[in-house]
Amino acid sequence: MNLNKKVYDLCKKIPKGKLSTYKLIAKKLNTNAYRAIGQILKHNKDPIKIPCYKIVKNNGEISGYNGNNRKNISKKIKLLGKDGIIIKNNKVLNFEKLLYKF
DNA sequence: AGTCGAGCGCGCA
DNA sequence: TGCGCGCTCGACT
Repeated sequence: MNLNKKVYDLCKKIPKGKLSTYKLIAKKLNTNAYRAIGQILKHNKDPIKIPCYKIVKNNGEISGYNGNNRKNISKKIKLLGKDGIIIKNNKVLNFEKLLYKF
């Protein structure tokens, strides 16, 4: 099973209003390929179905989104907001509480 | 303390 | 075939 598929699967498992981190996912998948996950999400085939915006850095900070530019990040923040996740200064409020631990 | 480099796995040239 | 990346951590200064 390819890593990317696993990542997608986990992403889809994240409940509404929750989020997760690269590292956590990697760990859950028994791999150390944090970077690969970023790469996968960047090139994910279903950005709509796969809530990749729910994946943030390990410290709760927001990173890039599809375009890897600031504008998309804003969009990402908006999307997160729709799910009830508040972003302040590129960081997730109550990150630890919203963190989905699979 | 802050900075730097390495390393995983996959995608693209 | 080789390099870069939505990252993270450990080692060195």
